[in-house]
Amino acid sequence: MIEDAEAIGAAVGSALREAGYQVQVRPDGRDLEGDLARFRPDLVVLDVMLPGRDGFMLLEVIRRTSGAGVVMLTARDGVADRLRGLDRGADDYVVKPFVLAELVARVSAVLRRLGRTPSTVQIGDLLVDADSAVVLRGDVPVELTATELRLLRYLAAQRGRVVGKTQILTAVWGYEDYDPNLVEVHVSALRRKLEEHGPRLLHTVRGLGYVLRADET
Amino acid sequence: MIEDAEAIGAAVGSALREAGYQVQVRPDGRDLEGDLARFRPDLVVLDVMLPGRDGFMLLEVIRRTSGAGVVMLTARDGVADRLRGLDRGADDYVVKPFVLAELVARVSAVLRRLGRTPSTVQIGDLLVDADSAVVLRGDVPVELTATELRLLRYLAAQRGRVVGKTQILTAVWGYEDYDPNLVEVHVSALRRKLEEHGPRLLHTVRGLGYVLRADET
DNA sequence: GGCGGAGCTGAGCGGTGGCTGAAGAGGTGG
DNA sequence: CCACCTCTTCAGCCACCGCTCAGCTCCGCC
Repeated sequence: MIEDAEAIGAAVGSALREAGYQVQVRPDGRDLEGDLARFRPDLVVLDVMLPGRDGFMLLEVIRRTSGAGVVMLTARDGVADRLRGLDRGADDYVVKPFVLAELVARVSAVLRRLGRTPSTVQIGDLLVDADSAVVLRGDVPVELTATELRLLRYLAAQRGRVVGKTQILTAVWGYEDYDPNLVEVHVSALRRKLEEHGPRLLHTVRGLGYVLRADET
Repeated sequence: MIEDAEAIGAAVGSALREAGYQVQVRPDGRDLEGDLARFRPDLVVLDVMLPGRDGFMLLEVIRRTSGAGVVMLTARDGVADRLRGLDRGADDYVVKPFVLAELVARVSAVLRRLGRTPSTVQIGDLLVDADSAVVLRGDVPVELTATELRLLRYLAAQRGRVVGKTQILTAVWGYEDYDPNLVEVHVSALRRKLEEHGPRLLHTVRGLGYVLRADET
């Protein structure tokens, strides 16, 4: 990620890491070529407004020298920017200010589109397909609402790892400081649907949060 | 696609992506062999005028080392180029300047001709033929308007994948930011005609969009 | 064994996403 | 120039979903 505003860079960086990605943040594109060669990224998140070479110039460099996907960050009303970016081959764009969850979603959408990420995740006998929005428990399709699906996707991306309610709140809802009961309610609903046809997958870790894990004792 | 004019490369790239293809754009054929090995493309769109090796040289390389189809872009309206290209085995050519839709059409025509894409898509008992614009539900022909057909084609190309209304708006109408109700109205009309003689195929995924899918698992 | 905090869940409500009939605008062919 | 057809807009309706709340259970600790 190339972003000069330190707060944004840090926030996005940790959000993406939480989603399971490896992230490098740079404040400018000074050594973009070197970084591309060193890290061979699958995708670059690019701020438009940057000191030195701006986002569009960097976009050209990336397109010339690597097969990486590009997601651009543009200012709110910069329709011109946005078109310009897409025109020149950005794979997607996000308008500032944005919810972290949205950025993460777009990043993984682009990666998926580029074929860098398998679109389906499997946990035990649970199958989650991001493209078709289909969730299967064994062979039984599970009907989920949009929020439940977002929650499940996040937990699936973090599978095996304990995630706190606060963490879930920011990743799935974009809320910074909120009532954890919101998570509890949706976890409850999710469990009812997921565990109707099989053993528990979504475990509570008291005091810490939740884990999605298949227990094959 | 190999095209040194960046604007054209980007425009064609996104047009093809919207048509459902996965696209890589390169400004020259420097590492053509490597790219062929890496991406194993079904088809290469090749500009004739290129820095370094020109289109005809690259055409020979492609023909020697891969089974990919080739569509050539010729700037000159010179019949000579065109014949030369076809002579040496290009599958089709497009003369600059061209309309994006035409290039897309020719690309899919070539792919179809090469057997890389079924010209007809089948979803359950629904048959959509892209060439003849014939739509059959079982054995019953379905009469669609132009817009409905464009919408159905897009959904058929993306079948099994959930597509958002915004996505549909840009892909089918070319609108960037518009009233989703437009999509809803046409989906409604399409459903009335499609599902007159059979079960639901065009499903709503609340909060996410629509999917074209035959329901048996 | 009792107490407190963490977590669970059923019920209810307000908002909104989605559907559709109707009417107007625009275009095309006769 | 008229008639018809398609596309789009609009508004009303419905269902469902997401959130809040309150009371409950469960668990750990003293």
